[in-house]
Amino acid sequence: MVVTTGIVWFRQDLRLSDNAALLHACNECNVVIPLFIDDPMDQSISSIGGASRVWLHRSLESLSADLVAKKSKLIFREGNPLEVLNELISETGATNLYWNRCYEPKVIKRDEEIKSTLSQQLAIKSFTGNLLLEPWEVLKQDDTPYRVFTPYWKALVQKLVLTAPYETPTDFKPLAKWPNSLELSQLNLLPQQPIPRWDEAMMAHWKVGEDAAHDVLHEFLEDGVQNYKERRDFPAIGGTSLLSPHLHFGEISPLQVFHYSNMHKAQNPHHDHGVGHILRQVVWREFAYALLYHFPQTVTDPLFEKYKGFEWRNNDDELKRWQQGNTGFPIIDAGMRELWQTGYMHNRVRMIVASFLTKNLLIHWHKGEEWFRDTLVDADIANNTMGWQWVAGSGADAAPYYRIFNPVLQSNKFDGKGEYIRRWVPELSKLDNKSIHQPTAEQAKECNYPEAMVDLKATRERALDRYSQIK
DNA sequence: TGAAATGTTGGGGCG
DNA sequence: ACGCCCCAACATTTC
Repeated sequence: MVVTTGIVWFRQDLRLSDNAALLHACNECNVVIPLFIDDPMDQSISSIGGASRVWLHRSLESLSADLVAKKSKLIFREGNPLEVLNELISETGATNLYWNRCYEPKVIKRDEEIKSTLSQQLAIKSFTGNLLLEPWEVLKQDDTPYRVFTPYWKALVQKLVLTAPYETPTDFKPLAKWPNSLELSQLNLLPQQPIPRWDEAMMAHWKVGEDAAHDVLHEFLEDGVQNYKERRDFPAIGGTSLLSPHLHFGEISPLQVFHYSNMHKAQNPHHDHGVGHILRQVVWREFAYALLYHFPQTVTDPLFEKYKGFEWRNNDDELKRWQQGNTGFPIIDAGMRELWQTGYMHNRVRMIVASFLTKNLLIHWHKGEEWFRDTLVDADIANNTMGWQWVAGSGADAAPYYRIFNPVLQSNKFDGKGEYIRRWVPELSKLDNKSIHQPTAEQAKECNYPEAMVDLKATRERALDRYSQIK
């Protein structure tokens, strides 16, 4: 009998259920080797920063335990993926290699090289695992990609054939003798020094892994989805799904989110209003990936060329005040401090802080994108790129340049009682609900809180002036 | 998935 | 009762 040995290369699909690559390997091979590779030269699988690496560590820990429970084992290796794969193939005589596709431009390039190099030696099979549909499957009539969300959404919904997610394999085809593996801790995903370990305080806010991802979804469907559309704009209440980091690492798939959401809708036909809106948000993620695939240059360059020569001010001191949450605008500082402490920021507040950075401070969106990429546990090149270009006005379906958020008005509107501000900027707790959105210089001093760093009206006009020049 | 300026309307106070 | 003014509330337009 011919022995087939399959390697399943886990990347952004850290789950056992609805995992096409894993299931195919388990069905087709006599033995299956689950593998994770950390490439320190590349900052791992997705150019991620410190907060995401901590999440990745926990997620791998969880996946590894889940595999052990199935009598399998996750092999950890470190280095250039092509070299690592080559080594493992010659050690094990692997005949098949399986993965679910990733879409970051440099990862596509890397995977293509691996495919063309190794396909001499073994069969390589790649699958759709992290998206509902491949980016090249959703195109306009003229075969060019969408740049506007609503028509994209309609086209996707029409095209999507909802199949049930793949089952978890029943037999993981373990080896009698496993190849060598590093310890997870040897991948150095956790911050090394200094003490105290900031990651522990941050991760106290989260549960990680495939089971946790499903718990989050089901809890959201039970309790949160009803008034999602109304509630999701208010940062003080937990109105958002909190699925983003789980989706980023593939602890749960977008197809699973669709499947279980629709199932919930079918079982609760009278309170189904939120489901469509959460699915719409999942498709925004899909749209971001499609944009990244079709316009890979947008990771660094504006989608619309006329923004290319835009003159940013890029003041480093001002950037630092924004990063540290010391702008003197309570809603902004609350958001930036929530981010620093939890690795997350409410979506409404992300828009407010981003508008402030790019429009009021005229600091390049790259600087904000870099900071988000380093500090968010859900940092994701596709979402991050689309979001920042959207705010800066240079991207797909973007906010017009004159759409400048006023942080004080937004704060009044979406955190009227100042609950969110009091949570993250406790030194302002004693101010009344009216003045907490915009303390006077005197109140700020009493609270030991910074004075507003800019004049909103003047900086708004400066931005309008500069933006209007590039029409 | 704005905000501010400008325009319009209508109720109520008042001479 | 009437006209006039004020201004809040809402609508429209401009940035």
